[in-house]
Amino acid sequence: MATNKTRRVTMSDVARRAGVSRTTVSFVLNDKPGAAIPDETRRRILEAIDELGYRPNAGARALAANRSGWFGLITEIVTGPFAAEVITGAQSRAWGDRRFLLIAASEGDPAQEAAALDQMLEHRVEGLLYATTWHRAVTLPKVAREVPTVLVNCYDAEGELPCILPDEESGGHRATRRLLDAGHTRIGFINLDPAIPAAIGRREGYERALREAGIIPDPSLVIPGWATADGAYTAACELLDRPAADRPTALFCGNDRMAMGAYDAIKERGLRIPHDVAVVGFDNQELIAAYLRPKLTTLALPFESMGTKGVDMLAALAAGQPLDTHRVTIDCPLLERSSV
Amino acid sequence: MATNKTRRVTMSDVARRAGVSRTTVSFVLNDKPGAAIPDETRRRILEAIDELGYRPNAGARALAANRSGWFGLITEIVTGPFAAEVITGAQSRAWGDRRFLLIAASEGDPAQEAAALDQMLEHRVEGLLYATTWHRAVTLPKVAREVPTVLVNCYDAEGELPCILPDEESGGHRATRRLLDAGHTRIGFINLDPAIPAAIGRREGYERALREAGIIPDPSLVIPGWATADGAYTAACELLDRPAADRPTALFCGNDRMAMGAYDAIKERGLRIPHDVAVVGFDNQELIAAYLRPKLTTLALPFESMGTKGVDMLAALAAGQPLDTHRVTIDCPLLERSSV
DNA sequence: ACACGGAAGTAACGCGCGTTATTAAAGCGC
DNA sequence: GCGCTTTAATAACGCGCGTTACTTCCGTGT
Repeated sequence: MATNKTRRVTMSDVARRAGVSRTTVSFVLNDKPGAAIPDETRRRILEAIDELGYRPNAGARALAANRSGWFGLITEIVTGPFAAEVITGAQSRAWGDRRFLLIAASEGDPAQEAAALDQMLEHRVEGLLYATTWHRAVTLPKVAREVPTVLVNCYDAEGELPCILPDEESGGHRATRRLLDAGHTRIGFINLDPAIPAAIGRREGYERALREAGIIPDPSLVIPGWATADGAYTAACELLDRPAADRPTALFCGNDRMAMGAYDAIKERGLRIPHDVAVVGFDNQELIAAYLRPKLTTLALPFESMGTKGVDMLAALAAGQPLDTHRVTIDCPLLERSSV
Repeated sequence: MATNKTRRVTMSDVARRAGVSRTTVSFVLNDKPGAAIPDETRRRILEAIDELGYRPNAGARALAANRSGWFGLITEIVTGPFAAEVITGAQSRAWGDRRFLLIAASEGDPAQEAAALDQMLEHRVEGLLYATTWHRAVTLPKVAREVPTVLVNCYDAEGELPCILPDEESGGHRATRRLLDAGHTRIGFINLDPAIPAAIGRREGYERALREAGIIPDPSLVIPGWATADGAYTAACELLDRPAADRPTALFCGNDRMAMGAYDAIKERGLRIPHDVAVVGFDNQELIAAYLRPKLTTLALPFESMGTKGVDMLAALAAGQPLDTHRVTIDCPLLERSSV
């Protein structure tokens, strides 16, 4: 079978054209310190590179230098806004180090996850980022230990791997504080499944903020709901249908979809947002938060920051430097819109 | 500088362990046709691989075989649901050929796009997928011609490159047809910017469906709106505030965010969805469509299919086969929910 | 006895590049 | 002229693997 591809330009071609040896070209390309290259020679070489349209072969370079330049990123789902943000953050940060990101999705399937890991190791990734869509504990296959690994939005059940997590407690605190500052004293909290870390942390923050404001938390104002619009709708109805004196004037929702359900319950009762009832969401899902009417004030999970921080840590690990902290938490910023 | 990395296992290690030559190991690994390897020898080799935890070096293999195994995928934005779907489709399809996807985002910046392209070419991608977030014409840098390229959700202004596009016309037809089948005869159409391909194609489909049903399209029912919830809200108000005889009983919206705005206008007027006014959206943005109340019936842009089809075409091109069609269109499926 | 043909396996080259050790030339003091 | 240092550049090896051409061994037919 004849290969129809025209042979690519190699470094030897450049060398011949410039009338020097291949080694000299390599020195110029890599700015080899200690190599004395006269400007004239350098110019000739760069000129030859330009004329021939030479492009270094990254694979060959990696092989010779024994540095692949890859970092791997494994997520559960590529679809969905969260993974995309992590990718964005990691990608842009990696670029700065002239590294490339190898991205794969496990789709929640252990077999696929193992396959992805295999591929990554065959490509000699110098580090691995493992990201989940929701904050929880995970257990990685043993092979992941062959290479520096950092967990993003999840933590190691065995507690050995470094991880980066959103600061749920300060998030809950910040959201509640925002509502307190707006004058609300009875704040309903439609929480996520109370067993997961996000729900636990945020509730702690919620209660701390109340206490700091001299308010004793009223457990009846906290309702765990299904993490859907419908679930939150039901929960919101329950809170809003109480006698006026008992009714919350603000709702803190576990995520933006739930806030969406709460909006419906509020509007159905002829109440106005934020005048009669203020709402704060969580997750900052642009498609929801920015297009609800009125636009939703919400907290963002710092996925992009977590991605960049992840690459930061990997870069350190890959360089053999020790980590200062094995468990990094990142704040959830408040995004002001119009629902408070 | 001492390298602290323990040397990885190579094929020679395996060969030594199994008591054969490196060549034989290679033959076994690649199922080389024509090579006669007795079962006993094969077994010894596989055993050695297992015991040593050997993993082929993808980079070295690519170099020797002169086949990188990479396809490149350049998108405008990684964040956002569309790119993610393309990635998912392309990724899963590529996997089948034991290929990996190199993903980069241009972020709308030509410099960044060029940099990404450079990197891809340095990594010797065997093909390039270029995807946009919305259907339109693009012009690629010349370097993209160095390698087989397929456009996804966009087309070449010069008309040279093969492309994959959503079938907007049949989408508009399908949406309208669905509403006709539900008994509606006055169907409002809140369209996108009328200058873009999506708006043009869908309107053609809309009008064809009406004519096929024996209805003469009423231009006053077609309103181009800003592609936002607010814009569509305004447009919907205009349509709904007409005298009852003139008022549409169904709205076909240019995208799901716009449908969201239409919902608000409808609900404000005390009208019920779908009983008084039916709504069909476009784009199937899960976060909106599936969580609106009632859930939105909408058409999906076939991003995932376009991604897989793109890799299909690239694989053919990379293998030197000619393409049957240079311009492929893919249907936009209708997703039934509860708004019709 | 010989040639022969297939089975089993190997030596050796090349892929494109980084890097070390080495050479050749040039400058300098005497 | 001789030694010595700095500058400029190269030959040669290795990274880990695919592949081609070649060798060795053994059974078979005549």
